[in-house]
Amino acid sequence: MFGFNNISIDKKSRFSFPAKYRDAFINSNENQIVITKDPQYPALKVYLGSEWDQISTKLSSLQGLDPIVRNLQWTILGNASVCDFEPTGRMQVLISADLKKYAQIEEANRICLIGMGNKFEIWNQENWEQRQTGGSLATEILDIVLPESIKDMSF
Amino acid sequence: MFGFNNISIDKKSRFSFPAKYRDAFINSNENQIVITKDPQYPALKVYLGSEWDQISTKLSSLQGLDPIVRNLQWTILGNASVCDFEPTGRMQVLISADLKKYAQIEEANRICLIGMGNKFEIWNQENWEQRQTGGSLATEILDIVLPESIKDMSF
DNA sequence: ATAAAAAAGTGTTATAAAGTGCGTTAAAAG
DNA sequence: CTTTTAACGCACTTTATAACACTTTTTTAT
Repeated sequence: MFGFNNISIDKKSRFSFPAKYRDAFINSNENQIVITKDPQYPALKVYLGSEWDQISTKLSSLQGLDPIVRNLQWTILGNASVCDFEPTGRMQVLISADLKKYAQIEEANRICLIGMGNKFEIWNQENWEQRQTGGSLATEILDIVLPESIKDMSF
Repeated sequence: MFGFNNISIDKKSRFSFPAKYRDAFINSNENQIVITKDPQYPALKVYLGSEWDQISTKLSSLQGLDPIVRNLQWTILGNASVCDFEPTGRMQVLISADLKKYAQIEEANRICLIGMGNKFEIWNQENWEQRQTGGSLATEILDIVLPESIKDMSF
């Protein structure tokens, strides 16, 4: 599940996954999708249900007294929105007002959906282009010194 | 699978692999081709399915909180287009509008397909000639300082 | 507290655009 | 001269999206 897609969101804030991913969804037997905030960029992460189970289990078991871990828990777990998902149907998903705001896609009627293998990212088009051409974004959080406990995790 | 080919793209943005590669494709039993962006040059990389599986698995397992890693993931994984591929048929492959733009072959009806052994590259003809004669290109990205985790990878 | 109104969410249909398949012609190779 | 390959054109299929209708939930006013 790879690649760039510029797709529309309708007036009710729904988008549909491109049909080219249908077989992959059906094969992996997924019937849930989880959307949440990206901890570093003004973007959203979209996980398959099974992938989410692993990540959320691991992340919530970590020592929350570490401020960086705590922040990641807040951002990733605390903003997750679980959606029922029909791989055999229209594969439509609703984005909450809150998440739209975070990804700066409040006004937009198009988004960029980026397939990254086992997950997707959702970006506002301008932000994505700026990032791709090397520009940095205002809300970027970069020089994080990662605690050992999450150095081997990939979100 | 080596060598230079100047081939046509049709109105729907498809090209076909030259017939001389047919046996090699059949022997390696490939039924998928993946096209994605070259991270350094305005060109495209074309991988065989099996080769892609290795690269993408490795790359997506790396720590995405590292900005350089994240950038490579975006470029390579986030722009990959997986195409079904029939080595016994016409061996036709579609190039997306987005990838055409990146490789500066939007207007062109011909491209250069360069066989590099286990992968191919796709270039705009002028860019290829300029590169071959030692000229450098405007959009080149050179002085990347690579993190240890990807120093042993070849894309 | 209840009813009415507004908003949010869900589902369906129609139409244009994008993608696919295949036959035909032209060119190149043997 | 025959065979193979490349390029083109057309028809068909699939997909994306906007528009509309309906249901459910939330808000507002009495």
